Amino acid sequence: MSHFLPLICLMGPTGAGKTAASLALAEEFPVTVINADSRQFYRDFPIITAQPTAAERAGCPHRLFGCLETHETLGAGEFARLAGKTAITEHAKGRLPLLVGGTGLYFRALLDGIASIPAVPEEVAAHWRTRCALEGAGALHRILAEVDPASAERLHPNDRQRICRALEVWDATGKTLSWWHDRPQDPSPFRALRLCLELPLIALEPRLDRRIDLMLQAGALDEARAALKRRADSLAPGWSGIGCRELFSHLAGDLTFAECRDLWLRNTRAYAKRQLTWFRAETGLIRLAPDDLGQIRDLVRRHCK
RNA sequence: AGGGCAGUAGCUCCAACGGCUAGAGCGGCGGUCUCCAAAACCGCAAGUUGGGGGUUCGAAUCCCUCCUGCCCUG
Repeated sequence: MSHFLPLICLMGPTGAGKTAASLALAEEFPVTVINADSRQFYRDFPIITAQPTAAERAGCPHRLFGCLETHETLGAGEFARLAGKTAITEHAKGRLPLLVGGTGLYFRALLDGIASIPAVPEEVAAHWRTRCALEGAGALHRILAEVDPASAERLHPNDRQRICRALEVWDATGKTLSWWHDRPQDPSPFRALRLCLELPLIALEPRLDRRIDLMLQAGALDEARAALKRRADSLAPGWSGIGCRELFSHLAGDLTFAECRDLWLRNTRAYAKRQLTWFRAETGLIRLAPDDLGQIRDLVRRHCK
């Protein structure tokens, strides 16, 4: 048991107070905060993606924030490798790795493992995406049914994103996606404490509303303007973040400011709901109220023994 | 005050001629998820068609009336 590295995971829907809780933990434990939020990787959007501020980072080391360009993406497998490596490095330095974020799939990939499928060349992925746009998801689903029946059955005929994924993996590796999924996985080197901050949507809503104002006060609009100057491509992955895309539309003249703010809030709320659905189904989580810091400290203390 | 236009799901709107169970997008609610995940996808609920009357076998649709909103004229 002792050769497993202790690791603390702090997850929960957007706006639940994960950052605040992580700072509270930093006061008592030698933690290094490691980002586990797909959006907080983007360098151009520190405010809109609610990355910890310089002042907030002063309390302890922070890793993996703001290290991606707007046109780049970070897949779950890549994240798991990166975050795992970072956690091990930090542990070797005598620090307690604390993963904080709201991307459920990232946590799952790191903690439960993910099939180690080699990276698919962009040309291959683009090829299937193009075919999907031209021929439709249904046609590709039928192709998939031929080459990888197990995956085809698992996937809905409209689920173009995953159908393309299955086809590109087969195309690029010569093995089907289900073949990769069936391979045994390396055991996790971590002994993880999974904490989930949860708040009912009704309680979350006013916080999300207020947070948008805070982001605007902090200069969200200028941030979007600057990012736009650097990369005016609405299809770039970084721009797909909530808040980013609404501000993009506003700056492009497609939305008034009021419409933009309104949509931003609605989309944030819908996202928080999806996260709640994800975490609800996840097993092995310890669910906590965000203000229950005493309880959180207690659990971490016990976990580190 | 007179004339014109409109009123259909929470919102924005579609429904030749009067004719299947009044539809869609968004939102709402529930769910899925092994790598674009703040993504993508699935399911469900929801309407006294502004109110009332009339014509008709049958009205969101035609007629009358009232209510409400917008526009034009004064």
